[in-house]
Amino acid sequence: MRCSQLFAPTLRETPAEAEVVSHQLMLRAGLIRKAAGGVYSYLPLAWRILKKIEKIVREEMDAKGGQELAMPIMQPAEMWQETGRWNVYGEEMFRLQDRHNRNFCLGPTHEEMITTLVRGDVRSYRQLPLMLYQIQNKYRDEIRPRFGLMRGREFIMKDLYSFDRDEAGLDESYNKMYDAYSRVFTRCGLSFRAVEADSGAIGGSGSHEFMVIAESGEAGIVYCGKCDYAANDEKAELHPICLPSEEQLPLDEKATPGMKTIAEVSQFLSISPEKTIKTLAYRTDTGTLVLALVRGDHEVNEIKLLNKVGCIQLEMANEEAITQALGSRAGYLGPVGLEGKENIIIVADATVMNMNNAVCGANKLDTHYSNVNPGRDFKPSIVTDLRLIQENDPCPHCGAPVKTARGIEVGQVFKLFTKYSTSLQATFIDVDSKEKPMVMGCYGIGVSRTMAAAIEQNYDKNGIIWPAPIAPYHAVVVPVSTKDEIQMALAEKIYTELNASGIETILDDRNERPGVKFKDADLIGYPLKITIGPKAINENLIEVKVRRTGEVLYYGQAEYLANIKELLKNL
RNA sequence: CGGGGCGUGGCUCAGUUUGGUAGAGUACCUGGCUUGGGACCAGGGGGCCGCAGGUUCGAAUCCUGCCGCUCCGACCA
Repeated sequence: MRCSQLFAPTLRETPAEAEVVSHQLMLRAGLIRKAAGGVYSYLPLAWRILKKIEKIVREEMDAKGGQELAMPIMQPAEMWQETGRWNVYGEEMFRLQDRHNRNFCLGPTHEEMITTLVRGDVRSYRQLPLMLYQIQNKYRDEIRPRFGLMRGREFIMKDLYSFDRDEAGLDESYNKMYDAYSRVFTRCGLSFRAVEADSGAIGGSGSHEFMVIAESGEAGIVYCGKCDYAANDEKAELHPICLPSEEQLPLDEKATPGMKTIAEVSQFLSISPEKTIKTLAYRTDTGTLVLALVRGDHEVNEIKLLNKVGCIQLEMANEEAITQALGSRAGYLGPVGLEGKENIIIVADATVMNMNNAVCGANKLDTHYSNVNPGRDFKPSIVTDLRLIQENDPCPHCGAPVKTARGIEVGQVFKLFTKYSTSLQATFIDVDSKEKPMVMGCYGIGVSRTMAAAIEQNYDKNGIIWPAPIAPYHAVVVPVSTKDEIQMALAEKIYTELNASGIETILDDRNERPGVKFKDADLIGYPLKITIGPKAINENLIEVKVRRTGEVLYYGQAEYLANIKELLKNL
């Protein structure tokens, strides 16, 4: 390919709409253009990158026995109604109707479709296990699409589904996929971590997420420096903290005018935040008020709360709801004296139950209680692990202090068990002649998001730095002056030789000043740049600059090919 | 869903307060010159000023509605 022909319109300035680095650089480097909010065209360079990621994914899926197929993007409502997700999925599902007013959706995922497909044609244990996958567009009408390809409404995903006879088989399939995913992201040249995850709305249990480590990551992860524990912070468990017992003092009411936050209250009363109980009010989708209690210096893990309460949605209660239910305002909430109240659930973190003579809101403006003793002064409906893990909290496996990091979720593996096979009657006849539901797993990789994540992890002030395995081209050949026939002849020769030896190379034959071509090369992020200028001509040396390190190397014309091949192995 | 900001040539933005012939930089085209990190000179094309109504002799500018983009928020008490 020649740059003079290439459709890669680079921008000198960053478009105002782009917030995160990957989005900015993809627009500037001429990789993507927006069609609508969260919907993008992939330009030729981006398409090459995506194809490379897909190729790696295919090879690894196939190596584990996966078989590629293609299912419809447009899916009839009926199968979603059978699993109940037509209603559960909510606003996030793109829905449409045909001319007969029949309902369809654009697939946000394909459990229903694949399970319906398989149940029709798999009858015997002899046909199992089965691993089927596809790579195609998915559609989710995100509340707030943002960050370019990181959170789009249309995105490319690889989704594989496994069907097994029993849980032992599922474990095996799951482990194969876990292994395949590790290989995929390693081959893409990414720094990543597999972490234990909550299984979320898809259902099932047993799940890992594959996180590309990056500052801009939306997910918080924790990992242990001592053992191999790593988890999404939504998932990370915590054991209750043991506290010394104290003599229980009588409950006391304290005036705390204007003191709303834990910091204000504890300072005002000259106590440590660890002696306070924080009360957060949430509302479920059914209108129940949930009061979540954690120690003042702790944070609530909303996922844990959601799972415990067992509702579909949970959001912070607004001022009105709080006043109506408790006659109080945020800042002065507490669990005391609420027993027997209709439509209120009190959920306490286990550590709270070990506290003595604590301070909490009195459900009265400008007032707190002191000497509150859980169990004596209030009895929660649920006591559980509710805390959000923080840096230096003890590892749930070995107790060593955990570290925190940010990650971009690029893949997730789930054990679904028989959730979908049961609701969709995907059964088989086992060796014992009994009819059983297939045991399923599902495994996704965000292909377009992986491209974005690769940029978030690999860039500098000049542009993108592609890991060689997913770079659109391995090398760019830049003749300093296109008008210089000797330079051009050499550039053409090098360009041809590189491509002939399997190194994907682009020739920047544009009649531009060298600075322009260098800037574009850096912006687009080819791993290697080969400059053909007076130096190369006069000294007979091939000059190679490594994008990642800035290192400049010179090779004789006889051995440059071998050297470049060697260089690329480590990029 | 709530709130703020923004919509002017492909991109970045000025002009809107105080209504009066639509601008700059960059990008693009032509010619010249130049060629080791986004040069320079000359000439040129390109805009229903987001859309629809309204006020006015006259609207990018004022008013109303809608649409789009973007950020923040959805109360961590």
